[in-house]
Amino acid sequence: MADRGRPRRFDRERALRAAMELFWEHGYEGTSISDLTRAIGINAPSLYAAFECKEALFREAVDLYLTTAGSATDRALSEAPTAREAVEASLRGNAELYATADRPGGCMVVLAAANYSTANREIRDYLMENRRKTVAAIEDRLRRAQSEGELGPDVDTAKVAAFYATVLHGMAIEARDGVPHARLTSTVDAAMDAWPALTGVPSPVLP
Amino acid sequence: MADRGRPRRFDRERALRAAMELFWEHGYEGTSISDLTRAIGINAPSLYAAFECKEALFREAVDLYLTTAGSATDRALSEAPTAREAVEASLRGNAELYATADRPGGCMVVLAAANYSTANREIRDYLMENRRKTVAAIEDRLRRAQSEGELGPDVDTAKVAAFYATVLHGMAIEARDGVPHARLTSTVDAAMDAWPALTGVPSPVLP
DNA sequence: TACTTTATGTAACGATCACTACAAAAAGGA
DNA sequence: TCCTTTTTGTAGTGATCGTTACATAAAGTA
Repeated sequence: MADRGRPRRFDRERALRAAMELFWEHGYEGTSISDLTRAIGINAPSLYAAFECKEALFREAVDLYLTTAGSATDRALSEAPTAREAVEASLRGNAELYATADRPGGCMVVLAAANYSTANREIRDYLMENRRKTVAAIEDRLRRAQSEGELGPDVDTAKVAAFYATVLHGMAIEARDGVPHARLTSTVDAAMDAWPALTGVPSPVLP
Repeated sequence: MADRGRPRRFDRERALRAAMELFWEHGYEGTSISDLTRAIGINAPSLYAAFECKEALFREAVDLYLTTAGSATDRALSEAPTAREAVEASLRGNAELYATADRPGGCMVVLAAANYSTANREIRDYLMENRRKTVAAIEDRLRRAQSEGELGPDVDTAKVAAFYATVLHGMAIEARDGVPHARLTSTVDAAMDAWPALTGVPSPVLP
């Protein structure tokens, strides 16, 4: 029962990418169905047949964001050999993502539902849950560093994770305001300057 | 020609405060005229007679925010005796504001127009301009500290200002996500830990 | 009291919102 | 060829958006 019936005339993946970029730039409520159908080049019934409803399309677009553009954070946290490098790579990766010219500035998860009418609270909560996951992922990486001996047992991992998550989320606002990539990078430098005081581990000496 | 005609039956200042709180919590597009008239307890024509249109009411509500709740930043920057105390007091004052229970969480200027449909770009730009003014005010305070000898002439004031503004704006997101005041305070502690490395001025020893 | 001025409540305006009923069109299967 | 299945475009649904026309009410002024 796979390929019966009239074939779809548009590329579902391309349509989803277009939806992601519109939601990314204008947010959930700032993007209308007619904005979406115009950008994709289809009519409303085709969109509804492929994606069910606006909210389902938005959630799918967020999931696409998290597995493509927005995947830098999780990748950096899991792959870098030390917690310090993991946090720094995560910040730098997002600075890159937020300020790349061919994309909407800032972070979709931070910006796409900062406004919310009461009717769309669930949309906001979905993104908020993802922001909390980021904080938790940073803290998990710090705890792992404690168990591996990189960080001492007295380091307040929740405090450190909250601080770097705040910088990360703040950078999303700055990028949306047009702050250039070089300035975001210098903010990462500044945030990493706090690392020794936060962890008791001095910065490595540059060669 | 002051008090001719039928007198107004509602308190314009109270109405403006109610509008500020609604816009603060739900944003510009997330707050409808009927939300406003319901909260104030008047009908649409009364609102339009008193405030002209939705956009004018929003701008007036933002101005009220900046001169009341949101005035902590400018006050701290101008009144504190040193740049370090000014920046720290600014962060702590906003942590207080953002996480006070009887108010919407987070910062109106950061959150009220993060989403924007193309029709409301001017609203977003108005708030963005205010965010930039905050960065500029921090940098001005740092430059003053340079001229007064608190900071050396080689301190990168733009970099330091951008960093602390990023923390400030990030804290608005965290507060909206329900992060408690104590956690925001610890993030301020962490941000101030970077001060010596950023300025070359060691932290004062606590008594 | 008559007149002017301003605010009020009712009741709508056209536009847009998310969403869909419906019939024609385009494919595979029998 | 006929039937089933799915997509398509047209044209709408009722609801809500920001905004306003209009008649009436309530005040000061003459």
